[in-house]
Amino acid sequence: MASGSARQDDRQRPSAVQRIEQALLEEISVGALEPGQRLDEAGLAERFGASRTPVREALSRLTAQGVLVQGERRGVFVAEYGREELSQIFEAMHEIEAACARIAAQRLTLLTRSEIEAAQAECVKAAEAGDRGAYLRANEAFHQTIYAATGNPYIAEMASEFRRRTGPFRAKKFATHQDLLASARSHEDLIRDIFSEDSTAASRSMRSHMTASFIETLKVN
Amino acid sequence: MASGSARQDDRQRPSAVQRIEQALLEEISVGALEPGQRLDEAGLAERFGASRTPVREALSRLTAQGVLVQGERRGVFVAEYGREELSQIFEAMHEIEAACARIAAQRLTLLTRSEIEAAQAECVKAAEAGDRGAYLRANEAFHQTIYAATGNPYIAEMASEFRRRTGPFRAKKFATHQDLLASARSHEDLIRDIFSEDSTAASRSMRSHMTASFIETLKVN
DNA sequence: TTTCACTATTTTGCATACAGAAGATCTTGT
DNA sequence: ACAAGATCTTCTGTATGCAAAATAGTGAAA
Repeated sequence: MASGSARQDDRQRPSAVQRIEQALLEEISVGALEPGQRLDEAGLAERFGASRTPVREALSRLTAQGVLVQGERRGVFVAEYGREELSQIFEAMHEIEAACARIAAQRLTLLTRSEIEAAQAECVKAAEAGDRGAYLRANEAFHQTIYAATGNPYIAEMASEFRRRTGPFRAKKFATHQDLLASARSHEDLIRDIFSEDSTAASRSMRSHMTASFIETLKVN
Repeated sequence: MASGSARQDDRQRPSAVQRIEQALLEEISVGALEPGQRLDEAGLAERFGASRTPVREALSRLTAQGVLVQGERRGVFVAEYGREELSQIFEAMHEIEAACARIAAQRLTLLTRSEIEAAQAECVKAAEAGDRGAYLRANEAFHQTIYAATGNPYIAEMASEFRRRTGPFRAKKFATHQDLLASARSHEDLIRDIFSEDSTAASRSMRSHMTASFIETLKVN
């Protein structure tokens, strides 16, 4: 979690460590790196045109955040979860996301409402276009706007951390055009309940959204 | 969160990185390292009889978990939070702990009941002895048993992460013998509600425990 | 053919070195 | 005395080297 953590918003030229960490995070969350895949220090060093030192540090940070895991023997691997573990992780997400929805509903402002709607519009656009990559990004952004609407960066960061960890597993469930459309549609109910400013309804709605997401995820993992 | 993160339970001889990371974590959570204090790579290297490389890696991991923060300019520091930030962090803890209490109440077993009671007995013992260091550790252990009682290591890890981050701030509020006794007593109500197996009551009770803890923390920070 | 021991290879963890950047300190001119 | 510049010091980020551990590979004996 540590994870995770309230991130530094560096305007500076990124160091090699940051570049590598971000790049790996991106690849993992999009599913380009398969769960269980081994990450080779030397190989990554060559790929990123750096030495092993910054690669090592990036890998170490990612393991500290739970995105990667130290292998039984050698090497670090993209975290791979079985059904039991996935269900526990989703249970944790479930709780956090529900809290996010509840708090967001309580604190909704014109600005955050607009941002959520804008993010959802992007989702719909990507889904209708059938652009899977764009939808994955838009969907991430959508959930991020809800986290942001809580006004609490620590809760938001925690939620993001789980989203990153489950990224590769959730990504698999968006296979067809229909999947994208269905996901986008399911956002609508969620939005309605968050915008209702009935925080209990918002929380319940998010729980149901997450449960559905988990069911779909289990089917493909 | 990272992480923080579901930890590897290493039986192996710990590497220098792990030793340093653990030692710093311990010192921070007990309040031996003050928030805002700068951590000097070279100095730590000397202190731990290692070179800067493993120190750097440990610091980087702790930063990734939010326990340390990258300074505006140079160096890394023990995370220092103002009232606004503290309140946000406590709000996040509040949510997680409440969820933990609720889930723990639902899944209570004879084993976890016993462990919670045993941990509480330790708290009482340390509080009556007026041993602040022992109480801090016992109190940590007490909360950990509740997290463990959820049966969900990911939720437990998340809760632990926040506990670590707020360690130095919460530690300050245990100044007198009375403080220890009061804290130990306040556990009793909490335990009663968790053991009642009424998960709503457990959650509510934890919220009230956390609110009280926050109020005390604010007084001394 | 299997298994055990021994050697070769890879990989990890750490130490050390070094260049560039950020501060700190010391001029020097006004 | 003070501002501006110059220089010096310290610190950070990265590269490289090396020893020890882990694995793979090889061959000999049962």
